[in-house]
Amino acid sequence: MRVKRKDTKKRILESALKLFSEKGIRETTIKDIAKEVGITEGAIYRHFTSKDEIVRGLFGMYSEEFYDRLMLAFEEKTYRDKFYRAVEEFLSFCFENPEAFKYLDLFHYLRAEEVKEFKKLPKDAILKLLEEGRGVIKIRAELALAMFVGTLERVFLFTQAGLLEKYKDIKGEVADLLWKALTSQ
Amino acid sequence: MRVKRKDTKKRILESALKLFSEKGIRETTIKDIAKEVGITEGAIYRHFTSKDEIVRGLFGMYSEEFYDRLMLAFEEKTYRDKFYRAVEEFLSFCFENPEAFKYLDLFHYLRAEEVKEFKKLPKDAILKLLEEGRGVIKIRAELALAMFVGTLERVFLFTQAGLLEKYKDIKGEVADLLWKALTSQ
Amino acid sequence: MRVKRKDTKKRILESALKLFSEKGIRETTIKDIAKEVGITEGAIYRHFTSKDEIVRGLFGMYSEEFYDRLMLAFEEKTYRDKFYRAVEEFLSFCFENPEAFKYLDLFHYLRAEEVKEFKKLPKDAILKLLEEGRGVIKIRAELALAMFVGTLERVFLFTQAGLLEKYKDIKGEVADLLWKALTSQ
Amino acid sequence: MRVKRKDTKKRILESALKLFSEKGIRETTIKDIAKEVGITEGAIYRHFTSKDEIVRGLFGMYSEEFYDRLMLAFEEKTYRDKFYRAVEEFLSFCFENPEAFKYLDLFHYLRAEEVKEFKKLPKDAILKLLEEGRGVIKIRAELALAMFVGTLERVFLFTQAGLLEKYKDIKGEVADLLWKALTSQ
DNA sequence: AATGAATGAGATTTCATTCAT
DNA sequence: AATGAATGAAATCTCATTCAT
Repeated sequence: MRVKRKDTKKRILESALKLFSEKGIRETTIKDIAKEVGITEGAIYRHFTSKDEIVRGLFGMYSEEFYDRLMLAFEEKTYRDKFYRAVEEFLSFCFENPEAFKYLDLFHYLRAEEVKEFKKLPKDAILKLLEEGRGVIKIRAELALAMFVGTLERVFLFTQAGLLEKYKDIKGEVADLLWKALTSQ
Repeated sequence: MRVKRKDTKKRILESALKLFSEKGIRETTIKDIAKEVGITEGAIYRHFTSKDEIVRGLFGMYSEEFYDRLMLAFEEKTYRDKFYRAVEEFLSFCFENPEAFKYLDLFHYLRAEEVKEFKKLPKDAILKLLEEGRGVIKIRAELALAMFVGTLERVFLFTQAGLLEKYKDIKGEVADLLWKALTSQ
Repeated sequence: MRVKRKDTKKRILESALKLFSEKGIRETTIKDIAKEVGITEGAIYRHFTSKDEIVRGLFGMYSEEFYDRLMLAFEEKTYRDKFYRAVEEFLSFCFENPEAFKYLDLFHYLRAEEVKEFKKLPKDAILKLLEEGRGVIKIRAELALAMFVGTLERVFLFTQAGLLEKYKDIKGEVADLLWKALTSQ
Repeated sequence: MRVKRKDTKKRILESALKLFSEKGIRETTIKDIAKEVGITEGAIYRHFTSKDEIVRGLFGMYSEEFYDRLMLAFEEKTYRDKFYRAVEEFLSFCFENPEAFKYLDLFHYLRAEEVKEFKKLPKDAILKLLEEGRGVIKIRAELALAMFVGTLERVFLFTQAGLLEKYKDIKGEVADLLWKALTSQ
C-alpha cells in the first residue's frame, strides 16, 4: 500500500490547490487532500504543521511565481512592448494556472491584512509598470491598475465560465483594448 | 415596550451579511449570528429552516436590489446618459452596501451553478445595456462586460482597501474612462 | 434519552475529578467524562471551553475548599487546640475527598508555576498556623511545614493504599506525634 | 571517531527521564525523546519495543538504585547511626537525581498495582530500618514510615521549589528532627 | 543501527440542528 | 416566539508504532 514517491510535499500542495479552487478553503478538509494525494491524514502533518501552513505556503508560492512572470515584461525595450508583454504574461499565467489564479484572487484582496508578509505581490509588478508609464498612461496609476487588473481578471473568469469565447488572439485583442483605453484619454 | 424593532427576520439577514462579508460564510456560525442579533441559536430556526436558507435568501435579496438599481439606467434618454447612469448606480450601490457587494461578488461568478435559480442577476442588467449600445460600443458585448464590471469592481475594492482615494467625483472620472475606452476604438 | 438535570456543570466536575484521580489527567478523555456523566462529548463544551478549563476549575474549587477547612483551625482559643484542629481538618478533608486530595497533591507541587493564579492555597493556611506558633514550634516554619504536610499526606496515602490501618483515633494519634515532634526539640 | 559515546540505550533512558519529570509521561512523545537524544523515532525501537518498556525500565533502574543506596545504612554499627545514614542517603539520592525522584515518587505510591513486579522498592528498605528499631522507635513502623518518607520527600520538594533554603547541613538538621520525633514519644 | 515517511487509531474541538421547556 | 442544553457528525490534529530503504 505504501506508494513510494519523493515529492509528497509538492503533491500535497498541488492537490490542495486543486481542491481549494474547486470547493473553497474551508470546504476542503485535510481528509479530502489526503485522499486526493493517496495518503492518510496523519501523513500530511509530517510535511505541514497545520492546514493554515498549506494555505499560506500555496499563496506565497503562486503569488511569487505570478509576480516573476509579470516582471518579465521589463525585458522588453519599448514601453508599449512592456505593456503588451505584461498583458500577455498575465493571461498566460491565468490560463496555465487557472486554479491558482482563482485561489489567489480570492485571497488577495479580500483578506488584505493576511497578505502583508508576502513580498512579491502580483499587483506590485503591475503598479510598477504603470508608474513607469507616467506620461504615456494618461490617468493616475492606481485607477489604471484597477482597470488593468479588473479587466484581465474578468476576461479570464468569463472565459472560464464560458461567457466569453477564448478564440485565437484574445490576448492581443485585450491588450489593444487596454492600451488604447489607458493612453488615449 | 413601544420601541418598534425591525422584525427579527430582517435583523438576522443583516447580521448574517455583516458577518459573512467579514469572516466568510463557513467561518460564521449560527451562534455568531444569534449573538450579533441578540437572540439565541434556537430562535434563528423560527425564521429560517437552515443556514443555507439564510445564504440564499441574502444572495437573492441583494442580487435583485442591485439589478433593479442598475436597470434604472434605462430611465435615461440618450445612450450616453444611460451608460453614465449605470456607472453611477453601480458604484453607489457598492459604496452603500459594501458588505453585500463583497459577498455578492464572491458568490456571483465563481460559483455560477449555484446561481441559476435567480432571475435578476446584476450582470444581466449590464449586458443588456451593452447590447443596446451595439454600434456605439465598438467591441463585442461580452468583452465590454468584462471591462465594465472588472474595472468598477476593482475601483470599489481598491477604494475600500485604501489603495485608491475616494475623492469627490470618482464616479464621473471612472465613467469617462470607461466610456472612452469602450466607444473610441 | 435526554435526561434532564439542572446541574450538568457540577456533574461534569465531579465525574472529571473521579476519573482524573483514577487514571490521571492525560489518560482521561473528554469522551470518558461525557460517558461518566451520561451526555455526549459536544455537550461538555457548552459548559467548559476546553479540557484545561475543567482541570483548572477543579483545582481552584478544591484548593479553596481545602484552604477554608484548614482556616477553621483559627476558631480555636489556644495554640495547641488550633494545631490539633488543623490536623483534624486536614485528615478529615482527605478522607472525605480522597479523589480531590490525590488530584490536588499531584498538581500542587509538581507544577508550581501553573498554580500561581490561585489565591487560597492549602499550604498557605498551614504556613500561617506554623508562623503563629513561633516560640512554641521550635524549628523554622518552612521545615515544620515540610514535616506537617509530608506526614499527613503520607498517612492519608498509606491508609488509602492499605499500608496503614485507619483505626478509630488515627487523627489524634498523628496530631500527638506531630505536636511533640515540632514543639519539643 | 574515537569519541566514546555512552551507548544509545542509556542515553535514551536519561533523556526520557529528563522529559518525563519535566512534562509528565503522557506529555512526552517518542519524537521528543528522539530529538533530545539526537536520533530519530524509528531508532528508539531498536532499543525498546515500546514506550511502556522505557517507562518500566526507568522505574526499575532508579528504584533499585535508590533501594541499594538506602540499604547502605545497614553498614553502620549503632541503630542511631543507621538511622542518620538512611536520612543522609535518602536526601543525597534526591539531590543527585532530582528528576528520578520526582518521577519515582509519582509512580510509586499512587499506582501501587503497577509496581508489584519490582522487588527492591525504596519503601521496603525504610520499613526494614524502622522495624529493626522496634523499641527505640516508639510508634508503629507504618506510621513512622509515613513521617519519615513524607518529611524527607517534602523537604526535597520544598527545597527544589525554593520554599526551603538548602543551606549547609540540612541533612543533619532533618535527621535530628526525625530522630527526636520518632524516638522520644 | 538508523532514517523518516506513513499508518491508523483516537483525542480534542466545532457546529448545524433538534427539542424539551 | 424564544431559550439553551444536548446531539451527532465531522473536522483538525496527535502520536505510538511500523516499515521500506
